[in-house]
Amino acid sequence: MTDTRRLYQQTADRVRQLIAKGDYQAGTRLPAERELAQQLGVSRPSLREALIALEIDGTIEIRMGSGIYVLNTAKPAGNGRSLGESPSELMQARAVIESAIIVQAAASITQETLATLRATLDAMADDIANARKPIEQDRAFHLIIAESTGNTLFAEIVENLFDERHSPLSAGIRGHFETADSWTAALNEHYAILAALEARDPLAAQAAMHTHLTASGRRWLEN
Amino acid sequence: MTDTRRLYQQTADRVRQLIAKGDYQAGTRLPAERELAQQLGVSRPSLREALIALEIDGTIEIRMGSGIYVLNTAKPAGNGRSLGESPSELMQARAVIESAIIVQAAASITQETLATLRATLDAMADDIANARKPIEQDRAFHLIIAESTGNTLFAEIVENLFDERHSPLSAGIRGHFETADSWTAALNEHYAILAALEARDPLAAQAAMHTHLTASGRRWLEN
DNA sequence: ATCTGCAAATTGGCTTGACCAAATGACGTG
DNA sequence: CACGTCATTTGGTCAAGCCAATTTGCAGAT
Repeated sequence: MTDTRRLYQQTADRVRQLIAKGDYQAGTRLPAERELAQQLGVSRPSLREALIALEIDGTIEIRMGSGIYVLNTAKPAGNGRSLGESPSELMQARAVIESAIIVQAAASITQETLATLRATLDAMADDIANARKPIEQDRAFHLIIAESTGNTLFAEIVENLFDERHSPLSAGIRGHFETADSWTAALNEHYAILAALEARDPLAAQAAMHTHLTASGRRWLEN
Repeated sequence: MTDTRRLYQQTADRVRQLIAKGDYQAGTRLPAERELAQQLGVSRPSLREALIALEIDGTIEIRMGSGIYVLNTAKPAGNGRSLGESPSELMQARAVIESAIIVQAAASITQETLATLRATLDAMADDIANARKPIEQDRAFHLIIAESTGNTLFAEIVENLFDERHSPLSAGIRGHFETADSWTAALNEHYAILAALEARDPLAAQAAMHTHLTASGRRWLEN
């Protein structure tokens, strides 16, 4: 199958491969344009188009009169974020970050969102009463608060941190945290957070969130 | 003030302006390369380089043998906050989260780490003096602070958010942020952050970090 | 009148060659 | 050894031309 893409795209990929293969380490210089073009079998304008693409995506840096330099080669894709080491680290991170986020949320949260949060907690209470694990409600509660800021990055971060607890790594420890008493305590802390939001009190919400996640981490570890 | 950026960047901006001004609506065709080049007073290869930059950032679509078509004119309508990942969202997220993290860092940071931070800023000043972009130093500064908390999750989050700015999505906007004045302002803000850390004043550090990232976002946008 | 098909015109894709400008490095001078 | 000068290296840009994909228009057939 012949590559039908534009030449500059094919050429940019070939240069990326040269860098990935280790022929040119980060910080080092690539061959001069004329030489590199000949080496790759393309004209200089076509190579220049490829270099512009690579410059835009941050692979290289072009310095006039000096040369073409390889930039930070290691940049894992934004998706496969492997977050998390220990449970205590994870819960500390959630406590600090979600406390900061809820301050933003408290300022602008709508009545509609508050109603959704209350419904989520009521569903959580129902789950607990019926001996079901209210993990989805727990997740939704934290996520809705982050989303209410209007900043999708907050939601993404909270989501990643939450889901980290249910990764294979954490799975072994899980199971202790699932007593009815633990969930009831968590539920009450959630209601306290909601109350602070309904009062539109950012500092109270921040404190309530911090208390909840710190206590949650302690429950997770102590059993 | 003469624009010293590469011609393709200037040209790309001029074409963006033509589109933004409404001369060419979404879905319509731009003039042919030869004609557009003459109209803008640049050579065809230079215009082609600009078009590749615009193609990468999704402003236009180039169809071989057919023409150059304007893509999504879609502008975020938000009254200050735009939906979807945007520079303003990114910098807001960094301001909130890194401000929260530095509070943790200020409590336990060591003299050794403070020395490393100072060395990083000195290297940054050197880069600026030599007209080089101190992106690596900027990145290191923020990362070292996050790492000094001892919680690897903080470091990972800060790293991911920082690198987000250099993703292909944001790349089209980059280049404005590269004046010596901007970097000098950023450097001074960094020194202010360091001073607060050296004083072991968590609240001052928090304020300085928030100020820095807010101002940085403004510089990035206003260009 | 409409449809079909092919050829010319249009338009992007790519190359060659050349010259300019910035950065670098070697060399000679103090 | 320090410093300034100048040739070399390297990226920046332009000009002209040919090739390939697409579109357009017109002639011929239905």
